[in-house]
Amino acid sequence: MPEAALRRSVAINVAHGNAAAHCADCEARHIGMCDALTDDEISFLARTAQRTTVAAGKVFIEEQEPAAYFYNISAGNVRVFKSLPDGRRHITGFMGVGQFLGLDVAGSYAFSAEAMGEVQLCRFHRKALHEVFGEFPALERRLLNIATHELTVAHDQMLLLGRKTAQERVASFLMTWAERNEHCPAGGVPKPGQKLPLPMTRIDLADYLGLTIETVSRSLSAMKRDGLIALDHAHEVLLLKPQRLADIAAGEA
Amino acid sequence: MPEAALRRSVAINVAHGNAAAHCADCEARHIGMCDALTDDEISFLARTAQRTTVAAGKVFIEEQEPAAYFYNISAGNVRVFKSLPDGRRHITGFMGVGQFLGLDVAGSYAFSAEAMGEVQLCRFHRKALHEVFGEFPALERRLLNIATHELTVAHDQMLLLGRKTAQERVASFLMTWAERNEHCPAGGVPKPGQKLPLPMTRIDLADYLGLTIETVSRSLSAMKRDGLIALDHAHEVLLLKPQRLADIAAGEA
DNA sequence: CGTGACATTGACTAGTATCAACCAAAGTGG
DNA sequence: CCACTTTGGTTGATACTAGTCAATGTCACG
Repeated sequence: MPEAALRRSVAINVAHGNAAAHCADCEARHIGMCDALTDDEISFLARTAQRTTVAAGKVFIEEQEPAAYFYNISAGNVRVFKSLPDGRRHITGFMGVGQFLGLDVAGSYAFSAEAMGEVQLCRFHRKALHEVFGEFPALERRLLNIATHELTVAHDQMLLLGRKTAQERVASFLMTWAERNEHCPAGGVPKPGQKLPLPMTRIDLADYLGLTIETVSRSLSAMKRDGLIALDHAHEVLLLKPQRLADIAAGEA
Repeated sequence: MPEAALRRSVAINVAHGNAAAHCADCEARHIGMCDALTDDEISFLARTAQRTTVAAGKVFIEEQEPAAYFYNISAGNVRVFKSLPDGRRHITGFMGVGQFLGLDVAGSYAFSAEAMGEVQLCRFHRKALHEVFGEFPALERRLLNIATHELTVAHDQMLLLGRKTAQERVASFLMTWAERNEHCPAGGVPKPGQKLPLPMTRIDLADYLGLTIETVSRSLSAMKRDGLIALDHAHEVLLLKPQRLADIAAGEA
């Protein structure tokens, strides 16, 4: 959605006034869950919203904690993850501006969330949100759409984790990440030479793809050796043969 | 939910009259998406519903096909899966009575569905369903709850696929399957000696857990050897040490 | 009783994890 | 301003879990 990107770059400066002004001028205004609402509805919603800033590296949602709040990300990126008692971790997703946190909840949070850099959040009391539903069914409709979309993404990821090889996983990630960063012309493949930033660490990638950092590194090196990508800095790839990458990602022989 | 099980066993005989009668007497009436509706609402909804029977082994939803219908299962079990071009398959879930199909959809189905035995379905035109939403917001609310619950389950499964060992995966499956079959006292662990039917084949289990049939078989054999389960018939286990199984499933050292 | 599908078990292999060394970039402090 | 440390990334050697290939066993069904 290049349109959304445009809008984002326009609405850079976040307001400093009351909450209503915050919501109306929010840089996530046209991307996330507020997209479905009119300005009147926004200002109503704003009464229950609070802006918070979270420092880099801070885990601001802990799995098992009572799920009091619903969050919408207004700036920065967030890792969403689950852990096993011995420390094994799995990242279920990287969430960015306009996306929100707190859907998969049943009383307690079913996941933890950590700020990847400094993050700005818009926070709603879940109880208040339910009251808002009564007034603005459009919001509920919107959340259902988002939830079903996330379900689709989750099922794709299960196929990846259950049945794809290391190379296929990394290729799949590069393709979906390119799409997410709006480098793909309408559902297609990025153009050859497309530059793609990778803000996350190799540990993040490994925990997201069900691999180790070494295997992620080796897979990327193999792609580089095969001329599929260029990799000068660890946090930026050039997609030299995106079509080939897409084929690998899809599991083509 | 033992209450639901009770109701199910009472409402055994499915009506043969008009659609409204079908819905009112449906054995899934109190379990699935219709649970949120009054009898009046049900009869309204029924106008758009069709009953269909699907033969064992039939793939009645194909990934990529236009998603015209929304389904609710009134009898039998369904495998939901995704495939890669070379035949690799991943089962995202086993769906039973009262559950429904067609949530993770964006124009086209994002999954395929196959009848495990003979299956009875209640089918709704998606378009009609959206109209019903306008009349009965309760239905939409209900679907949002179901979608978020499925999201939680999907995220648990991602942790399993990405980070758990073969033994842990099989133990996890046994525990969630026991819970699903209402063999667990309110969120706890099944009682020792609990009998658990496994209607699916080893191939299904392997494709669900991201393993091969041999590894599933070996994991079960190892559990049997260790006295955790008894396994006289391939499609029935006795949970001898459910607490130990639960610990393994949770990834305890 | 024979057939075929499914399951188990064993021997061997392969892909990924583990362990370890090395490297590069970014701080940090004298 | 430059050694020193820290953090993150790459690469190599080796180990191990789970996959592959193959033989055998079991059960349902005609």
